Order: sequence, then structure tokens, then C-alpha cells
Amino acid sequence: MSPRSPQANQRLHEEQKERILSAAFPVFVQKGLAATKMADIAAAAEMGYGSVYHYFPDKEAIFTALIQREMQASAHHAKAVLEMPGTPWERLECWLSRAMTWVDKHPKMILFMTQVLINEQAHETLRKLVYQLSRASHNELRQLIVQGQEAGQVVAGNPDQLVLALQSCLQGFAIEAAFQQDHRDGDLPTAQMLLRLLHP
Amino acid sequence: MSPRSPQANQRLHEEQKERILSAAFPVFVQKGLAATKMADIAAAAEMGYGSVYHYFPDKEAIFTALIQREMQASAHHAKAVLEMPGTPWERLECWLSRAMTWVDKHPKMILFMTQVLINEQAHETLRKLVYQLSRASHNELRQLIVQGQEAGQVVAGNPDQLVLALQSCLQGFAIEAAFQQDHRDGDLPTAQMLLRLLHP
DNA sequence: GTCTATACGTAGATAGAC
DNA sequence: GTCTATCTACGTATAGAC
Repeated sequence: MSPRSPQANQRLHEEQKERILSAAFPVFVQKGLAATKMADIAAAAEMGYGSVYHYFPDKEAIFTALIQREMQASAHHAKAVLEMPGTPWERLECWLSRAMTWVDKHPKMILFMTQVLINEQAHETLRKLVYQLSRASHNELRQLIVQGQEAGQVVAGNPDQLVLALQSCLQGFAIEAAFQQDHRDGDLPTAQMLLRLLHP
Repeated sequence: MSPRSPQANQRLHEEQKERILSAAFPVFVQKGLAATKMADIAAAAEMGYGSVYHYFPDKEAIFTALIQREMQASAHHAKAVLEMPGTPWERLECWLSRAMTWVDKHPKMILFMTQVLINEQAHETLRKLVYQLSRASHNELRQLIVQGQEAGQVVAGNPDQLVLALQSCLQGFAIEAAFQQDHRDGDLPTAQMLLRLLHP
């Protein structure tokens, strides 16, 4: 029995962490941070209660890891669209339709982050983290809108207000979408509908 | 010392209940149902811990009372607008601008109800209650939109989808507004902006 | 009616066997 | 590395004094 190499050990360790994160996510979404028990997470990850503590120091560390993981993915997505060729309007269309698709596929992630912004007063660090992500997204969209206004393709007006309107709608859609995953009872709005907000 | 009349007793009782509800509301909004402790509520209402239990059997009863109280107010507001004179478009304008004003003034109430829809899997009764309210609002708005479409004042398309879009936006605005109450950093969108979604 | 003190249950975290 | 058993802290709800 040769011992595992340090690299292999490291890899197994990361895999187990990932396993816990994947399992914890839906539980947090459904119950919120406070109501989620470590026992729930352990059960979802199909491992013993104590094992979770071998990989994460406490519950909040799991929560934080989930947020950070999402922030990376989001930043990556944004960059791709900003560097796209085409007119500003086309880039806006692309940004929004991608955002809508994402919202439609992972509505609970937005919900999850909304919970952080809203709920739990204690975890100031966490909230700052999510706020950063929200600001980043705001700035990207703002850039696209200003470009669109300069090209005369987007309605005039305070760009920050327009951004806020779009972001709010997306957030609302996410909540609606998350709810409808369980109780399908109508078609969700489309990116084309949202774009009407920007027509000159 | 003449004893208080039963009526006066009754009135004091109701006043104390009201006092607890008013105190509990902001706490629930900030912390969510699970994370709010009865001690928090008692402290906010400036009364002893045990006294709260004299007026409500448990925490959930307080929560439920708050929701029901809101449902009544909302139903009242809706009725007034539906019976307004004028064109369908004017009624829509009125409905939306009232809704926006309300959202702007009491954003945390929507947030509060969103929490119920999303979070806590256990309290099925509560979620049904909020869902009812949401359906009622949906139906009102749908009625206005169909009327508007028949009058050619509103863009054609699946009315339920349009309603969903508007409701989602309102929900998103509420979250944004609630957040901005603490961190003012931009103008909220206006009802006029939202109406652009409906222009033919 | 009001409040303090307490019993009970639950959940986070840890120690230590395997 | 994994898991069970346990310690500890806290929060709900209640009982009972005033």
C-alpha cells in the first residue's frame, strides 16, 4: 500500500469541498443561512456530521465560499460580452439575453445573494462581498448604456437610473423564476420585453 | 377602584397586540423569520419576554398576523383603482404609479413577503396566504391590461406574461428600494419608465 | 396583566475512537 | 479521513410569583 502522493491528497480534498458546496447550495437557497442546519448540509452531501467540519471551519465559511465561487463565474461572463464586436445596441441585446438565460437557469443563485443583501445583519463581510458583485454588474451595464446613448440607440436619461431599472427587473424575474420552478403557471418575460425600456 | 369595563379591557388588549406587531415588523424584515428571537420582539416592543406570549401563542402567529394585516390594506387599495373612471391606460398609469409610491414608501413590506415565498419550507399555510395575495394582484393588473389591449392602448401579447413582467419589476424595485434606504446611491426608476413596457 | 426564572429541546462545534 | 458521542450555548415556551 503506497501512500497517496501529496498532489492526489490535495485533489481529493478539493473534490470533497466541492461536493459539500454543491450539496449545501440548494439547502441554503431553500432555508436561508440561519435556518440551515449543519446536519442538513452533511445529509445532503451524504457524509457524516463531523466530516463537514474537517473541510470548513464553520457554517459561514461554506456560505462565503459559495458566494465567492459565483463572483468569479459572473466576472468571467461579463468580460466576454463587453469585448464583443458590433453596435452598442447589439451588445446590450447580448448582455441582457445572456443575463435572462442565466436568471432562467439559475434563479436561485440570485435569490441566494438577495438573501445576503437583505437578511442577516451580522455578517457585514458577506454583504460587502455581494455588494461588490452588484456594483461590478452595474458598472458594466452602465458602460453599455452610455455607449448606446452616444450612438443614439438608447433612450436619453440618467444612465444610472436606467441601469437600476434593468437590474431591478432582472432581480424580480429571478424571484419569479425561482418560485415558478416549483409552481409553473405562466410564461416568464423575455429579454425583448426588457429592451423596450431602452428604446429611444 | 372600579374595575375596567370589558370593552375597555378589550381595547387595551388590541392596542398591546398592535404594539407588538409594529415592533416585530422591522425585526422580521431585518432578520427573517427563523433568525428573529422572541426576545428581540419583546425588547423592541419594550415589554417583558413572557408578556408577548400573553398576546400571541407563538412566533408564527405574530408573523401571520402581520401578513394578514397587509393583505387587507392591499385589497382595499386595489379596489379603489379598478373602479376609477377614465380610459384603461389612465387606470393603468394610476395603478402603477400608486404601486410605485407604495413600494417606495414601504419597500420592506414586499421584501418581508418575498421572504415568505422563498424561505422557510415548513410554513405551508403562510406561503399559501402570500401566494393568494400575489394572485389577487396579478388578476387586477391582468384585467387592466386586457382592457387596455382591447382599447388598442396597450401592446399586444400574452397578458399574463405582461403582468408577470410588471410584477417582477415591482418586486425588483422593492428590493432595490429597501437596500437603498440604507445606502442611498442613485435614483430609483419611475412609473413612467415601467409604462414603456406596455406601449403599443 | 406583567415579568422573572426555569425546563426542555435543538443545533453548533469538538474530542476522540476507528 | 470519517464518523459518533458529547459538551455547550442558546432560544422557545411555560409556570408561577407579584
